[in-house]
Amino acid sequence: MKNPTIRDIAKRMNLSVPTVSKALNGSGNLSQETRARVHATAEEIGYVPNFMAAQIRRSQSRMVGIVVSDLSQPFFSHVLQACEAELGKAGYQTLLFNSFENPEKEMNAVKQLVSLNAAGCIMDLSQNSKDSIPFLRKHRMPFVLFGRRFSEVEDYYVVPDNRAVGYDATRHLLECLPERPVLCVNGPNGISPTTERYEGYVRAMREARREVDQRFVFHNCFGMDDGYNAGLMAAERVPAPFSVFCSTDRIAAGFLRALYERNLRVPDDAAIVGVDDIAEARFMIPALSTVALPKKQMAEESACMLMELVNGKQIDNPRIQLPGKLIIRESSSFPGSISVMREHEK
Amino acid sequence: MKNPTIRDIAKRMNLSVPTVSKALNGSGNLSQETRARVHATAEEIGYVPNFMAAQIRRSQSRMVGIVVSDLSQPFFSHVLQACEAELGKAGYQTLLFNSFENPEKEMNAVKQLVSLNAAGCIMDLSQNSKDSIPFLRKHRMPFVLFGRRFSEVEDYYVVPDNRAVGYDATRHLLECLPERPVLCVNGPNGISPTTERYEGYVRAMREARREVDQRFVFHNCFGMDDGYNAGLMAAERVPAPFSVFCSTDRIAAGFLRALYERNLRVPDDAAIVGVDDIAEARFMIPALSTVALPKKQMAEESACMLMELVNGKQIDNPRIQLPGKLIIRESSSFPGSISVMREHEK
DNA sequence: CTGAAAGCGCTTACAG
DNA sequence: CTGAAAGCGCTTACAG
Repeated sequence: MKNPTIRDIAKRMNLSVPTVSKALNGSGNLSQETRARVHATAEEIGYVPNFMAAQIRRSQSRMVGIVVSDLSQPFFSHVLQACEAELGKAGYQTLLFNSFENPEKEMNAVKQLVSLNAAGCIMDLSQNSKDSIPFLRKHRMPFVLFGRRFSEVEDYYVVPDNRAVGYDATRHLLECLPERPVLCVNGPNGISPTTERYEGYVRAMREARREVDQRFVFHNCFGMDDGYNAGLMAAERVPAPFSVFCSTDRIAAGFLRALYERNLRVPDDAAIVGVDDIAEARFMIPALSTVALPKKQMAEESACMLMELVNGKQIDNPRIQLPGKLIIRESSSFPGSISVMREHEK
Repeated sequence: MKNPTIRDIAKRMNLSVPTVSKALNGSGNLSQETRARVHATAEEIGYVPNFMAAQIRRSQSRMVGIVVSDLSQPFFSHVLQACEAELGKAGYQTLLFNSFENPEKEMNAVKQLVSLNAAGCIMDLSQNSKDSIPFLRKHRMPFVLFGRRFSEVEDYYVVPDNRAVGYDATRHLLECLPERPVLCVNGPNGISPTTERYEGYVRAMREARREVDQRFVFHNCFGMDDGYNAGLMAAERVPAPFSVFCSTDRIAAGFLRALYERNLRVPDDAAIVGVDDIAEARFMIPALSTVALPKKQMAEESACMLMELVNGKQIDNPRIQLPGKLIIRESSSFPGSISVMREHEK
C-alpha cells in the first residue's frame, strides 16, 4: 500500500497524467470543471504530492540549509527559529546542521547540501574551515554568512556591528563610572565577533585616554564556565571597585556568579555589561545591562538575502551590518545616578 | 553549467550508466579496476551524487522530521541538537519544523513531511492537535512522541517520569523544611508534563498529610514572565517563610527575580526548586535546585526508537519513561543543614 | 481543452 | 564482468 500518485488519480478518472498534473498545479489551460473534479478526487483518496519527484524534474529544490556552530546557544536557537519562519513563508524547507565548530562536520554538511541539491545555505562558519567556501563556490550554491565574517570572504554576510557593540558597552562604563578601571572578558579566539568587540573596547579606552592593561583582559572565553573562572581571577587580582565588559551575556552570567561567591556587590564593587540580551538577562540578579543584538532582524535579512541570491536577483547591499542597542539595567547603574536612564524609566 | 551526473562520468569513460552507478555504490559485480577508475574520474570532475534522485528511485528517503513546539526553549534546542547528531550517525538528515503550539502549523509540518516522503518523525505535539496523528497513521509514517504524551496515543513515546519529578522535588522541600507551606507554580495547561508534575506534587503533599491549598497553586505559567508574576503575587499573599516547587527552571528564574525585588531572601524566606537543569541553573544567584531531565538520553532513545520503527524492527519498549535526578543547590538548602547534601560536596 | 512523448538523475532486475 | 531496458513520480514542451 503506497501513497497514491497522480497516476492513480488519472486512472480513476480516465484522464491522462499530464492533465492531472496541470490541474493540481494550476498550470496550463484546463476547464474549470476538470480542475475541480481532479481536486475533489485528490482530496478523496488522500493524495499528497511528492515534492522530491517534482523537485528532481524541475532540477531545483526548495530546501535551504542552515549550518550553525552550536544550536544550544540561545543566540542561534532564536535565530534559527526566525530563519525557519522566514524561509517557510517563501516556501522553503529548512535543513539543519550542527557543526560544533568542527571544519570536517561543516564540510560534511555542505556536501550533503549539494547532494540534496539545496537552493542555498546560511552558515556561521568556524574560522578555520577553509574548504567549505570554495566547495560551495564550485558548485554554485548561494550562501550567506551569518553572525561572523571573514577577511577573505567579501560577500555575502549579515552581522551585528560588533565594533560598535564593544565600543558602546565600554563607553557606557567609562562615562558612568569614570573612576574605575574597565576589564574585558573576551569571547572565543578566531571569530570576527570576538575580534571586533575587542577592537571596540580598545577604541573606547583610547578615546578616554585609558591604557589597555593586558592583565585586565581575559581572552578566549566560551561560555558561563569561562566567565565564572574569569570572575574568580578578577576578584582575586583586581581591587574593587572595577567595571567589566563581557563579550556575551553568558560570560557575564558566569562572571556575576563568581562575584557573588566572592562577596563582591554588583554594581557597587563591580559594574558589568554583557552582549546579546538573552531572555534571562533582565531576570538576572542583578538584572544584566547588555547590548541587545537584533537577532530577529538579522535572521530576516539573511533569509531575505539568500532568497534574492537564489532567485538570481541583484543584491543592493551584500554586506549588512546591523546596530546593537545598549540596554542599561541594574548591573551597571545606580538608582540615583543621573547620567543613566534605567530601562523601566524610559 | 550544471553539476556533473553519473551520465557525464559514463560518457567520459565510455561506460554505461548502470556500470558507473554500481561502481559508485559498491553494488553488483565489477572489476576492481573499473571501480577504481570510476571513483577516480568522479573525484576528478567533482561529481556529487544526487540524493533526491536516488531516493525517489528507491522510493524511500533518508530524512526525518522533528516538529518542536518552541525551539527557543533551551530544553528543545538541546534535544534537537542531540537528535540531529544521533540521526546523522544513521545517515538521516534532520528536517526542522517549529509549530509554536499551533495545530495548523503542526498539520502543515506533517503534510510537508509526507510530501517529502520522510522516513518518520519525532514530535512534541500541542494537546489540541487532533488531526496530525490520524494523518500520519493514514500515510503510514512512523512517529515518536517526545516529552509529552496523550491519553489517546499509546505508542510510541519517550518522556521523563514527570510524576516522579514533581514528587521528588516536593518531597525534598517537605523533608528539608517541614515547617513551611509548599507552593506550586505549574506549567502551561493541557500538556502532560504539567499535569503529571502537578500530580507528583499533590501526591507528595498527601503523603505528608498536607492539604493542597489552591491559593498556593499557580496554574498555566509559560516562562520567566509568568514565573515572575507568580513570584510577585506569592510575596504579597503568602507570609514568609515558604517553599516553592516550580514546574520549570525558567519559571523558577522569574520567581527568583520577583523574590529578589520584594527583598525576600532565598532560601531563608523562600526555598525553591525547578525542573530541567538548564545550563544557567547552577550559575543563578542563588544557584537553583532542580530536577535534572535526561535530555541527551531522551534524544538518543527517541532517535533510536524511530530508527527501529523505520526499519520495521520490533520495539521492545514502546513507552519509555526516564527518571529525572534531583540536584540540590543553594536555593533549597542551608550550609549547615544535615538532611541535605549539597552538590559540590558529593 | 486534453494527451502522447520525453526526461529529471538515479537504480534495479535481467540478459548477455 | 558489462550494458540495454524499464521505472521512481512528476513536469514540460509539443501536437492535436
